[in-house]
Amino acid sequence: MELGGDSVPDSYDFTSIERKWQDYWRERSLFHVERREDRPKFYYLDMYPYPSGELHMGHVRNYIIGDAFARYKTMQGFNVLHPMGWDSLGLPTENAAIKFGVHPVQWTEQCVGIMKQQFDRLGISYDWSREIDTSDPEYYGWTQWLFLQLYNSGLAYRGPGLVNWCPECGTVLANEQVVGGRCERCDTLVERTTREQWFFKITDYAEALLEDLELLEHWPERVVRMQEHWIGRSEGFSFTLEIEGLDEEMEVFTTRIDTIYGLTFMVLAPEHPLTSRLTGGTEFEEPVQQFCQRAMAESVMERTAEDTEVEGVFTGAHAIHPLTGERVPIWVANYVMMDYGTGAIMAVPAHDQRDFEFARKYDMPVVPVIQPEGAELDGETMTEAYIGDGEQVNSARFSGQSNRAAMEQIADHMEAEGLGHRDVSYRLRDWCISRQRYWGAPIPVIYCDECGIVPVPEEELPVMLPEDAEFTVTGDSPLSRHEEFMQVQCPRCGRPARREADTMDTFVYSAWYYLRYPSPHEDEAPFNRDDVEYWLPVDQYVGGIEHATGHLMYSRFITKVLHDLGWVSFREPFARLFTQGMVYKDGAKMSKSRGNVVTPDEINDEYGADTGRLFSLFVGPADQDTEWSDESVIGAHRFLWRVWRLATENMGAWNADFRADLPSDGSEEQRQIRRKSHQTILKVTDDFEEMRFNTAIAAIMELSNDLASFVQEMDAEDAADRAVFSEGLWTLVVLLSPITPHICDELWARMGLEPSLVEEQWPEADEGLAEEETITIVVQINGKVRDNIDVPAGTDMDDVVELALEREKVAKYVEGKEIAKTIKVPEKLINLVVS
RNA sequence: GCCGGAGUGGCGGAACUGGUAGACGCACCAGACUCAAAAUCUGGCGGUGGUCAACCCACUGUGCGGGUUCGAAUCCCGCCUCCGGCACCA
Repeated sequence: MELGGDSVPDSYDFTSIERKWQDYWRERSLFHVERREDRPKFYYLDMYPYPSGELHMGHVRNYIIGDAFARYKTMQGFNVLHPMGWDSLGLPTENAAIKFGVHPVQWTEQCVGIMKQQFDRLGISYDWSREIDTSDPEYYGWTQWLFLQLYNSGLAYRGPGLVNWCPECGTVLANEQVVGGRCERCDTLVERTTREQWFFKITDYAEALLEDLELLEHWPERVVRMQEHWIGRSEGFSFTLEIEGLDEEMEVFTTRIDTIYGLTFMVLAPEHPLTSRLTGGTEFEEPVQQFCQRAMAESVMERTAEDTEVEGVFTGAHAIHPLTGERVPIWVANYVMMDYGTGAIMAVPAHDQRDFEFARKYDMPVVPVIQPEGAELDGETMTEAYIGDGEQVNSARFSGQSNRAAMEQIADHMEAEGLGHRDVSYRLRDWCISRQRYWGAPIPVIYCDECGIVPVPEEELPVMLPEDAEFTVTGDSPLSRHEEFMQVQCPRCGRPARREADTMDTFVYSAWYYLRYPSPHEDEAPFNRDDVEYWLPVDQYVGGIEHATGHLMYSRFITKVLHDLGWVSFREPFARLFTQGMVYKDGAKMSKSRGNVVTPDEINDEYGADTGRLFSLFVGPADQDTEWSDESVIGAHRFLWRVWRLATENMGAWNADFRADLPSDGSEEQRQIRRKSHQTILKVTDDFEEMRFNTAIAAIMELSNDLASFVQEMDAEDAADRAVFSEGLWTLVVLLSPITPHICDELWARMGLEPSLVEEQWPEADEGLAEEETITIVVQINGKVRDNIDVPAGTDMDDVVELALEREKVAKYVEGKEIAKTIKVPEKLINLVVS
């Protein structure tokens, strides 16, 4: 089917109408906002995209959600900031540029051009005067400034660390960029390696990030839970053990200090530095080294796969139990991870399943120190570890009480003896921000042989990314081969020095972009503080769930840092968060690589932008995934055409001054249609507030259907009928306008109203008129619906019971029986319990 | 394993704090219009049955099994399936 704009008569001329209104809005700068004190502010933010040039209806959905909401808030009288920008600097863009054989600068320019046009054709109400582009030196210079603030506060450091290495992308990745052991961008298995990198000390904020989750009342529960898990706080005890015959100690963390008397061996992670120090020069050196190398060579996937068996090797060394003084063997095993806790554990096989399996495999003693109620554990015969609570046994003077109490006492005792301390461990790792890639902001530091690491002075920012660098992927920083870039004078001593060749990760730029929109052209500071204080926090943030533990965590972190440095007054950047669902087609997520995309341009050409907008919001709840359906698109279009005809074919009955002619009482039909109009305002307002666009649209469709029926019956000469119809049509067009703004503005103009609906006030319902006059009361007998009775609103329920008993249907069931109980729910139902 | 979420007609989905299950839309069926088709308009549409022409009536029905209640898609207990997140986390 083809409905190509003006070429086919079977629709309205959406092509020229949409262009006309887009021009109208742009020419009058209707979406431009400035600070103003006469209206409450509302900062609506969509997560900005990276310019891929592949905008499809899946992406479009969240921009439509945002646009409908922003337009609604504007009509409600808010001063709405609704900006858009480009996450153009970083790996995604660079990879795309390499793939298509162009320079990232060109690629960005090209894609931004295309996407901006697509947004405009969709009629999205962005304030383009605030557009930001992270690859603009203006922007990334301030990102470098941000780096320096962290560096100067001790929150950015360079150091060796166990990092994720993507061999395909030739760079390290943050933990948050590894999904299921694979690179989130190219799906390659990630390797673990130790490399010098730049880190942001997000772990310093672990507690604050966790605690402040409580402030995020309007965030989806699951995102809060995901962050909680990601931070992974656990309370326990840290202590050190001496190593027999060596001037070394090992530190461990445990959540079960109550089980310390059941400690029968120690285990190190294969990456643990002690492994070589313990075995150096001994007969164990070779087997241990072999084991460690083999374990470390395994990818994250292999190492942690469910069916991977616990495996290890003895180091020949022994540690001294801090409480009993016993010698316990030290092993190395694959089931201990270097990046959690201390990379070493105390093994209590009786009360930890992995330790248990390990002990059985290598024939080590299992000593129960907690006895479950009603059972007697025997280390020789038990078949699995007991991890529950019980009575403390075999634990010197701590025996004979509950293990919970013993846990506290043992901790007290060890703290008093200076053997260790209560501690908290987090799963969260420091944020690795350096990348061995070209397309990013150079990390603003200089290496001087004399002075060491020297930060670039703020006044020398931005450190420009040279456009003429070779940026092929080799596994080390492309900038290191650009001599002109690398050679620099040390800002401190003036001697020749070299620049840092690594660039910053994409997520650093997006961790603060929401602070830039309020003053996008500020050149004295990253942002104008008054503007930020006026607009922030973001009142409503919308984006994909995939950013739950990455971007959203980083942004919260950066905001907290800026708060602590005195740059902003708030601790959380996003007051409300909404995660929109994805669009699937043929059972798979829409994506160009799968070849199942529908582009907004196709829809615009065939049905018009309003149809695409309406469909995107009508398919289902906005926070749920949904399946693309060509049929439903046609359905959406049909509805718009019906609205078009309802309005244009009944212009004779339209009266712009309808309010003067509205009947104070009116006929049954008139009252009914007025009630529907006002009910629809209430329903749609309510739904918009909670972003339930699908049900809002259903309500508008009902109003439209009722109006269409009314039109059949009405007298086009009768002033009251005309007024009632006009009120309904007026309501319909206003309520629909945030969703399908072009057709609505066109109808609005044809109805002789002005200016654009963009500047119209959101309607307020007359609650009195919305109230039902007649209420249907359901009559149940023993909980089964047997009849229903229409009564005037406010009828006493006792009277309803009387009425019900007179009904034939009811009598049939009640006859000859006794009414044991009568349930009366006002305005709703009665239930006669008979026996 | 732990943590979130979901399971309702042929399909997408409605159903406020327990109160007529299936709004709205798609698909489908019938009718009107048409030479015909498309489009449009009108009506029907969970299942089974009652002599169903019709109105009508009965039973049954929200993943499964129990329970609470006058009354359960909704609350409780126990399961199953699917989706998402985390995971040898010490």
